[in-house]
Amino acid sequence: MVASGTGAQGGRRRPTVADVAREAGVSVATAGRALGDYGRVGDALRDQVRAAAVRLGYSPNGVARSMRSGGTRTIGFVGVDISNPYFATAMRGICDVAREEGYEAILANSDDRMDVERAAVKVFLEKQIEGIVVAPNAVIDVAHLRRAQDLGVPVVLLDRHSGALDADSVVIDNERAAHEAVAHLLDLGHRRIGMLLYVDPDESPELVASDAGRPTVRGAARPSIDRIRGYLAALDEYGAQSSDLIRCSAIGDAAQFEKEADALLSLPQPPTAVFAADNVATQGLFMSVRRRGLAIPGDISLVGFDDLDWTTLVDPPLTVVAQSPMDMGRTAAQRLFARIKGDDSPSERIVLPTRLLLRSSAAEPPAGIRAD
Amino acid sequence: MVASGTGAQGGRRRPTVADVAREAGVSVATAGRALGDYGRVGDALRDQVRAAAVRLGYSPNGVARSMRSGGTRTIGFVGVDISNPYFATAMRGICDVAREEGYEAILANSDDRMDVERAAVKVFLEKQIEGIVVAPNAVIDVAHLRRAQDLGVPVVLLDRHSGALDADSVVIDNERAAHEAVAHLLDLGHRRIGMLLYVDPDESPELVASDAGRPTVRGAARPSIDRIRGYLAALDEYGAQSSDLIRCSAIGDAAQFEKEADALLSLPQPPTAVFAADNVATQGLFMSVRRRGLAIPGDISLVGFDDLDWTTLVDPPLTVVAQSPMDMGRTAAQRLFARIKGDDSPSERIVLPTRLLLRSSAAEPPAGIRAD
DNA sequence: TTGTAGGCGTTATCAG
DNA sequence: CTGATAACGCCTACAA
Repeated sequence: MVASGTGAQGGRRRPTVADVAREAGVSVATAGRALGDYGRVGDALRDQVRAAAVRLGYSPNGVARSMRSGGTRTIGFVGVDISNPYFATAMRGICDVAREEGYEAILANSDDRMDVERAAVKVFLEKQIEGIVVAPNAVIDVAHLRRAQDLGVPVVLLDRHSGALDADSVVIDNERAAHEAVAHLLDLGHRRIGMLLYVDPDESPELVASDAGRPTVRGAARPSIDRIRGYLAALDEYGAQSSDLIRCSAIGDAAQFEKEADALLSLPQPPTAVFAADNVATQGLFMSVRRRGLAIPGDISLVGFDDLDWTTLVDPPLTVVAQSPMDMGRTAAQRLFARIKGDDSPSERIVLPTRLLLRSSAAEPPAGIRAD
Repeated sequence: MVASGTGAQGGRRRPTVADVAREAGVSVATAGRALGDYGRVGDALRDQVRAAAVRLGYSPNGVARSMRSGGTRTIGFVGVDISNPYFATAMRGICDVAREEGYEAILANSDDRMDVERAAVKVFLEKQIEGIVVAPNAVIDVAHLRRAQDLGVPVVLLDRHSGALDADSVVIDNERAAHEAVAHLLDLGHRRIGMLLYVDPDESPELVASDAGRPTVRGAARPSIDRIRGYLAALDEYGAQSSDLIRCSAIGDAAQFEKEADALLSLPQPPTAVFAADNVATQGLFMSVRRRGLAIPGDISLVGFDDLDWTTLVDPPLTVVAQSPMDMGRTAAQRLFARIKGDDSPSERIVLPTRLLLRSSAAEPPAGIRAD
């Protein structure tokens, strides 16, 4: 009973089934049966064993159990950054489903770094987790995920789909979402529309190369690229210019986006509207516009991404593309458990809906500007 | 190679040290030494074993390792709700420290429910985690935490301290923080100051009982109670009235707080300033004030809690009490690892600083109102 | 119904 | 330096 307070040392060996058996005066097998509720045990003995267990403060050893059964009842989630509301909410969805299934969830933050992601997956596999939900930060470099699959550990992709991996994925239609947002601005009469977004540094910056007259994007499908595609497609349909109004940042930080937005708005011919293609970019954009004292939507129209609480608290409330990270997390976890239970149907690409929430930050451009 | 895609079934038995040994033509002992980098192995054999391991795709089994070593290199965090930015950020801090130590973190959400918290701790213990960080939702009912300690698993309390448990805790000085916020409003000249906050339903609602003339709060020290104490103490010092302007909600939901704030502001003699004592209450209060079309700080002054991004994005930016959940998470995890490593010094109550960030939502009350 | 024995994969101990 | 063997705690054939 020394220094049991903080509990660091107090680790007197935990009682085992054998201890309980001895205390109850029965064999380990009987004790095991009585405690684990399997096989047949006489009522008298069962009570006797249970009592002994309580007396000793017995608690089953999950590690030993996992050792025998092969299952750890644990899944892993590799997100980019749990302090980002998108991933925090997705994690909540994942945990909720895991709990329903009697599982726990381990978390790792990749910070969009490939090496960290790989290391996390490796540790998860060593820990014998039974499945992985991952928001992969590269869509090509998936050897570590394939390895998990080869080991019999199902993988579900969240937020990003990968053509290089035969795995379930839960995504939104990024191209369509961006298209809808930009088309909305075009419908309002805007023709110079800026775009602000994050692109992860690990995958080479994508070329917005002019092809047969119309600009296109190269690179594997991933959210940032797809959103640019939707933006370009919309501009193209309306015959609007799309040359140099895209600003990408490799640093996913609001302050950085504020600078990028500043650059955009300082152009000789600044855009009359800007589409921010992720929630951090949206925040940076809003900060920049605010600091410059521009009226929204009087001087400039804004469409943001992600329906975070603050977008309705600011003045005016922002028109945004809304997705549901909670549903995405839940859905990903559900797919994962289906696979864990043995579902071997062909892998699915599950596309959850987005909605353009029309609020008050996008309106017609100032009179006289329209003439491009 | 059948259906290896989604990886559900592909679970062909993972290679073990024995398999590697056989492949390399050595004994398990030698293979183990070569792979685990312990003991002495001849250079030639080591390379031979390593090669065999790569050939077979060997990956160590952490469960078996834990079985022998007793350590799982895993800690648990029981938070209230990971989708709340406070806990998300704290989790980030915990994960970062864990990673530095070569540990992983499991997450459980308690939703402020005692039964869920207890169950989470129980599962964590069965999983043989080596330490627990917990934001306990009851300060008295700590039997489950003491049990962890008795089993030799250190516990660190986050956000709340418990007099009933001899454990490290990482908290802020809630009473002082609230006092500072309210004193600020009093200094500005306010005398009717409302308060809005969450109290968890599990612990009986606390009595604001008039004692020897001055109102006091009963109940064990916990954030909500301490914040009320600070509020009352400040009012008392300035001789301000403090009867009926506190509104508690047992539902930690912005919409609910909006209703509570509405009630407060609909009073025949409404407060000229309101202190919201947690981040959700702050949001609800702001929504209510906004919807009623009141000018801030012209018609009413506001002081909120937690320095969330949105509090600087709204107009006007909110004066808030700031704490640092990231630091709290980091600090809690650091204490935990100190304990895991055997530190048995007396348990500490670590109080991290808060700051009242003076922005623009609190100013002098409207002229003529001052006369109370 | 109850007891005995063996194995899951790793690592440590002991002998050679 | 290398190999055989035991042990962690639980579960489950199999035997009594």
